[in-house]
Amino acid sequence: MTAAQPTYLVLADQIAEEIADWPPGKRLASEVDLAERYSVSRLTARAALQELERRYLVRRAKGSGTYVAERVDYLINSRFTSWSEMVRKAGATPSRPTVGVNVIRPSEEIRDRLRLPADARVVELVRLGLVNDVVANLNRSYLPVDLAPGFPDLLANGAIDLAPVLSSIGYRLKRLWARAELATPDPETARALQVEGRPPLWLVINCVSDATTGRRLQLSYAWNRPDVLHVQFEFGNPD
Amino acid sequence: MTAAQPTYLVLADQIAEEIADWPPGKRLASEVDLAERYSVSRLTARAALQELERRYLVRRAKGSGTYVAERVDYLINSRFTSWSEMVRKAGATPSRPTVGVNVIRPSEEIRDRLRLPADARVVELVRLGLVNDVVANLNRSYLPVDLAPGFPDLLANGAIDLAPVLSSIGYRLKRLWARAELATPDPETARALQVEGRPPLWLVINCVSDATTGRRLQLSYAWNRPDVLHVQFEFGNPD
DNA sequence: GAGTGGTCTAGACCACTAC
DNA sequence: TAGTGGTCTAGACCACTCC
Repeated sequence: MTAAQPTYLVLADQIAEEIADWPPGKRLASEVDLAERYSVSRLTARAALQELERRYLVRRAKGSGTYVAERVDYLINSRFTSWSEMVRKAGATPSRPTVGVNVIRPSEEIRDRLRLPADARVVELVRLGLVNDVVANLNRSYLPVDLAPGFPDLLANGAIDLAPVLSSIGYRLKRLWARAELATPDPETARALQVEGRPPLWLVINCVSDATTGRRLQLSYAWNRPDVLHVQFEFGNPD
Repeated sequence: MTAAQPTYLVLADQIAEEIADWPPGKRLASEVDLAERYSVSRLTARAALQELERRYLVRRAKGSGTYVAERVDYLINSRFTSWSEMVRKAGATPSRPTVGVNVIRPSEEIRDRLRLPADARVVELVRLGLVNDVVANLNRSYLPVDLAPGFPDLLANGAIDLAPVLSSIGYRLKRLWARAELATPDPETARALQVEGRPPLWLVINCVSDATTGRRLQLSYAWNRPDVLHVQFEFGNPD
């Protein structure tokens, strides 16, 4: 009746069941140990662990071990949520190091979406998003340079989140448009997010406006690791 | 400077470049051929092809070969689009076989979302979605039995799409609420979608109402294969 | 230095597809 | 029947982490 399952999938299911109620971060037995315990080759034990990694149930660290995954819910809807707010709400510890701040000439797409004239300049703000010191997000944001007097300086002063900066200037943030898809990252992005190869990642493109005036404030391209962030995209009211 | 790449990733990039402008469906060289051509073991050639499969660039068929992937864009936004409409728009051939029609007692979640009384019954409609004869979607829809006189019979009469049936009754369909996430399918769903193991699939939960009266018409749970469907989730106006 | 996951080899058998 | 991808073995070396 039931199709015969390959050994490594049976083993994966067994291990999955065993670790189901383990706390996040707990270390699993090593490949060699599992191979011995279940009388299979190391490669078969390894394939089982890789299957669990594919299901986002475990995280594997070179030279260290295999650990029960800690995943954070990331709900994207019409309400704008900052990185630190989102991570904290999930009970984890966020950090948001800035990788670079530059004033550049925007691409045509950025100019169109932000409603900027041909000669406009924008601030490019590149930040990483970390969950419990694990890299999970790479965000490239583009903002008009003239949002407020001395605006780029505010950013350079080590602001942790963008939302408070914009709020302090007097804007009320609103998600105007967003698009999410599973995409293959370019090699540079894959390196920044410390993923091997170029596995599919969430790409979320996001346009934020001021709720009062409708002015477009920010366009951002965010790459997210699905093994760390459980991204959910929602619209309408669930009520 | 650049970190040393493992052989199989270098090989994957080489092959990716080579097949970049190949037509969808074209067959690649076999694992053994590739191993010989690049002087690596079969397992290394295999790992390279698996990496390309992970990137959704190729499709692999047991006993047959490895083929350039044909992927269909599936844009989910506030406008309701039927399966066949969506697939046809992408230039592919849809089909939508019905796997089962039952009248059942709904779960509490279904009752809540459809605003049904405790004693209500719903029609459960299970359908597959195929793109060019490849299974890509499994849809479980739940509809109040009393949408119209003789409504369940209309379904049983081999209707291809649900939208025309509901439209012919006089409803104007509107996507009221939707949520999409990457999730691990239960074994039954994985089997129905013919995927090995239980790789992450798109789960789209969807509530459709009548635009005129606001009546809730349908709640559906759709599992989608990301290797066949390039799902994009959008809200707001891109304009 | 011991242990871990990452890569790679050579070889084998199997189930499946296509002819 | 020949060729393909899927699975599995035993063994090896490496880079990395942790102590």
